[in-house]
Amino acid sequence: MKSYREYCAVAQALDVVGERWTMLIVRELLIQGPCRYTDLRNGLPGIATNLLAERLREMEKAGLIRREDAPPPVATTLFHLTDRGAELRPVVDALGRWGGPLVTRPIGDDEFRSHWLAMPLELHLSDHAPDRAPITIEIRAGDHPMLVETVDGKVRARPGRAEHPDAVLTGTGSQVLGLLLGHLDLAEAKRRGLQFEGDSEVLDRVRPRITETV
Amino acid sequence: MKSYREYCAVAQALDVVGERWTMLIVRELLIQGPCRYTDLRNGLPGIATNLLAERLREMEKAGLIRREDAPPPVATTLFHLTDRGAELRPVVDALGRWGGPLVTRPIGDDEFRSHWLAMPLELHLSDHAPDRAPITIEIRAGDHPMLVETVDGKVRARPGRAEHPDAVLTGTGSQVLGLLLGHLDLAEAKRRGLQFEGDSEVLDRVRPRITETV
DNA sequence: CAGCATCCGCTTTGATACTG
DNA sequence: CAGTATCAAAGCGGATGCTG
Repeated sequence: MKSYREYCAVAQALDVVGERWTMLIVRELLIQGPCRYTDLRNGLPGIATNLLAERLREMEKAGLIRREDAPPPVATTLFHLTDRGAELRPVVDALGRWGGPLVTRPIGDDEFRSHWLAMPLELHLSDHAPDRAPITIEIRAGDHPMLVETVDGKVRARPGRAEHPDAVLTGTGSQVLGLLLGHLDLAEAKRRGLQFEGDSEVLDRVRPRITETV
Repeated sequence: MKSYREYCAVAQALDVVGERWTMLIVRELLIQGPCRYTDLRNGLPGIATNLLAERLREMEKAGLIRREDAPPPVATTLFHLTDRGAELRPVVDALGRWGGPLVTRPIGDDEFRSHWLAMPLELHLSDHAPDRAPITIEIRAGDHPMLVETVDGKVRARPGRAEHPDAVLTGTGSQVLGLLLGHLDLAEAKRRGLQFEGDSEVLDRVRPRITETV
């Protein structure tokens, strides 16, 4: 991208991360950790493969990412965020908070990847009863199951299945988000097609308290 | 800009504010308040006039700004941020923090407008002696003079001159920023060409304490 | 002057095909 | 798996002109 050539921190930040796709590549690496090229392409539906390659080169030169050859048996290149790249988290978080109200509507024909849930869930949920036994919620939406776990007063989300989850949510991304972020109560979410099994009390334990305008 | 078509708050935020110039228009309106078309164009050196007009239309449709006919004697159109638009401040702040380290180098041939100083100064400075009499620093850098004032434990910057400022800084944008953000001590800043008049103790009163990595 | 619209050359993007 | 090559279409920057 052409530089703005302004002596202003905001403009110079945008010179580095303002180009199309760049912040979304950062998002992918923040959520998923080190990724293969193919993982990135799957997490960025619609990106042209030449553009992904080009952005990765630019981001490496800008010091945002580092490319590392994984040792066997993986034996492939992994793209890592550098420390400087990881410092973009506040920017991604701020964008995610601001964009929150835009994803309260149903999902339409937008693309969806289940790992994208990790960001809003970790941003808006927390464990209101950190002294009780930790809980696990399994989410089945999108391309692969996700686990939501309480740890240390916070909520962590990661891909995976649980042996004995306290609850299982099955539905679309917007149904799951609507229920967990508190826009929909359980009855309404079910009416819209969400399946819920398990202990409904876990919801009140993690959902945002003062209905933040999410 | 073409939509990413992803069901993700970050991507949908970028669908609205990710296009070239948009965040910088928000920056201008956050710093300057309601602006005329001409004010915006002056604060965005390098923007093509057709692009500014197009962005303003898009931003109005997206609910970020509102256009209002100022009453006489001004009698011109003023572009305001809506509440929703003003909620982008955390995004701009996060970008400004991340970009901070990029503007520690000298100014080179980048464009500079003195009102851009307001953002880093209000972001990084604060009044460490809020119980003492408020102070005023006048800054002469760039296109017009700025005032830095302590109020309520915080620091406010705005265009203007002071009758009896506690200090006057004259130099380039990078010299002024270097001194006030604490990368340069007074001696070093002077050696680089900054002129300082007044009480040098005001510096320690407002400069960041634990030299944050700005 | 303030607030645009038009035109034109150039760059960036997106879609697809192909390769070590 | 991890890219490169190609090409049409869209977006951008600069210059200029128009209207109240």
